[in-house]
Amino acid sequence: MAELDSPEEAGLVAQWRDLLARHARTACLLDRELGEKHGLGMSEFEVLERLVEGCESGDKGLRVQELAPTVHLSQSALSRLIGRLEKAGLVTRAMCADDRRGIQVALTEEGCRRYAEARALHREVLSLTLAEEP
Amino acid sequence: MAELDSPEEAGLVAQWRDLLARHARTACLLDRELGEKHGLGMSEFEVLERLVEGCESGDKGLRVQELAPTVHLSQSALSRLIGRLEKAGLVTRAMCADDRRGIQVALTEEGCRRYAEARALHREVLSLTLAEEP
DNA sequence: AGAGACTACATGCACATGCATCCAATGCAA
DNA sequence: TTGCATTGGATGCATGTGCATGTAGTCTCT
Repeated sequence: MAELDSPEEAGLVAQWRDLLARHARTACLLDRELGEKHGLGMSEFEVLERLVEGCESGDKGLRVQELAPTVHLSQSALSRLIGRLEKAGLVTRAMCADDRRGIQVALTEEGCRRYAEARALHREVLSLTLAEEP
Repeated sequence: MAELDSPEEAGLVAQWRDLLARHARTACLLDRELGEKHGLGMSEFEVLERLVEGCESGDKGLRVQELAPTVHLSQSALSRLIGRLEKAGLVTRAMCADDRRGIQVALTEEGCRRYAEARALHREVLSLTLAEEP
């Protein structure tokens, strides 16, 4: 009926299925745990983490377009996500001085704290779910 | 400010980010390509593929609950996905004879054909996106 | 047989996402 | 300068997803 996969293709498919399984396990558990215990989604946490990393060098915050490529979200999804974080008081949005189209996103004290609180759980989930083989 | 990650934690995070990047790249491209050229989403294709694999042994189709664990979707999402496939004429839903709560999902001719048509592209995308390192 | 617990799947609802589009600010050319 | 294309980000809309629940069929215990 259908042609069979070549060995290379079969390897790719196996690799892809493993990736899908790991991703689903991890993302699902992260979302559930972070959501229940810290009121954060996986992507929200990811964005906070980039902001923390960005803050360590210059403290001005990051531009939305600097964030975008690192979080695998569409520009619109990122915009709304930042909106949610802002409403929750975890980040601030400010106009860029040098380019007034741009938006500087910066962590608030509260945002920094929430990230720090959630981080251990995040690492714990990773060590749980990335270790398993299936 | 925030404590640093231990080396093991840093490794996990790096592994997780790599996984996220690969997943996003691959899933996004698969969805776009399969969608544009074959009218299928990534998950739709995945379900068709399981049905093809299931058909090769016994030709009765698979029960929804046999499909569920293999596609990383909630039961409700899978139910609706099957509904879409059915509406598109790619699968049929039939009551199980032995347990009338259960549903047998079986490929139609058309479903088999669409899967066969899409398969090469699927493999091609995998070989493109899973190979890159970043 | 009958009652109640359980299972398999469907569905109402809320929500996050992507695409297309819109608006404002910038840059570039004449 | 004015005019036009481009860019950064926000928003309307359609869609796919998960959770909670509904409904029908099955199982168990008495």
